[in-house]
Amino acid sequence: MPELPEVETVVRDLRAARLVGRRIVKARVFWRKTIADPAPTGFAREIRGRTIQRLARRGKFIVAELSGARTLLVHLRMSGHLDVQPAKTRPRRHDRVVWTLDDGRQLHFADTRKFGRVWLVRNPAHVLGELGPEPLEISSAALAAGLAARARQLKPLLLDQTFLAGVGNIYSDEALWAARLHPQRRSDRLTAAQAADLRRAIQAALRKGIRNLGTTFGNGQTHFVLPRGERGRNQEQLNAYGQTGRPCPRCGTPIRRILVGQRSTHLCPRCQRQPKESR
DNA sequence: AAGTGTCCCTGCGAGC
DNA sequence: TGCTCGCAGGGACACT
Repeated sequence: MPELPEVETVVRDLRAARLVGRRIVKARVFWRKTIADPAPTGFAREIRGRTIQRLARRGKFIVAELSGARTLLVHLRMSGHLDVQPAKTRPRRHDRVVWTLDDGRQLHFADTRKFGRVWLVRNPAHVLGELGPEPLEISSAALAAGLAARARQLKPLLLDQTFLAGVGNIYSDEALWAARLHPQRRSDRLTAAQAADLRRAIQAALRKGIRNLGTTFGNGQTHFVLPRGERGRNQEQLNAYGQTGRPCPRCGTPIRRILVGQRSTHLCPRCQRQPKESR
């Protein structure tokens, strides 16, 4: 499941593939619902001839600035995958959109579960405008103020993209574990020190994910794999996420899995105590 | 305002 | 082996 570190890794990989400066000569859409905006026919027509000028990331969105004041936005959601293929590669089973570049190479958007979305817009704020701050850039004061301004359970709040842009299920569990905070603690009841701990933990978890080239589960068919087909290695270093029943690396208590806001959540019941006043 | 439930999708693992 | 079934999950949306 691509979150901030995985998307950052994809963007860096695409930059390394030297897509910037290439012109898009053709777009083929194999699954219409993948194109969120505009309509699929207009999408193919409007993107043709535009040059990729810059590749960036905002939250979990991949942002490609194109010539002629257009922006291509890609959200991988659950199973989306971008990779660069040689000229004349035939579309594969799960390809939803394929762009052909002026050097013949193709950019493939494959997406097994079809949750991923692609936009071609004049104004990216139309899509990105509601996103909260970048977690790697937010100040301690801003995060503390944001936590205090809401009365939410920590875990759903961290997953709320209008609160912080880019944190998902894996890294929120890892951050809460590192900060020793129960996922259902109320956001407005943290001490200043706990808020500062949480910020450090979020940033450390994300930076570690980026260093490890992301978290890869499964075979890449349903889970994250780098554009060049490599696997990340963060899954080998997780402390809480997916570790149900295994000993907490800090205290040895078995990691427990609970549901919070319909999302599976992993925690150490001893390190991450739920204070009475929070529920 | 915060929380819950439903939907979108498909592959996979469990159970039979 | 081959079947059915339930789960996984980011985000949009309706509803309480």
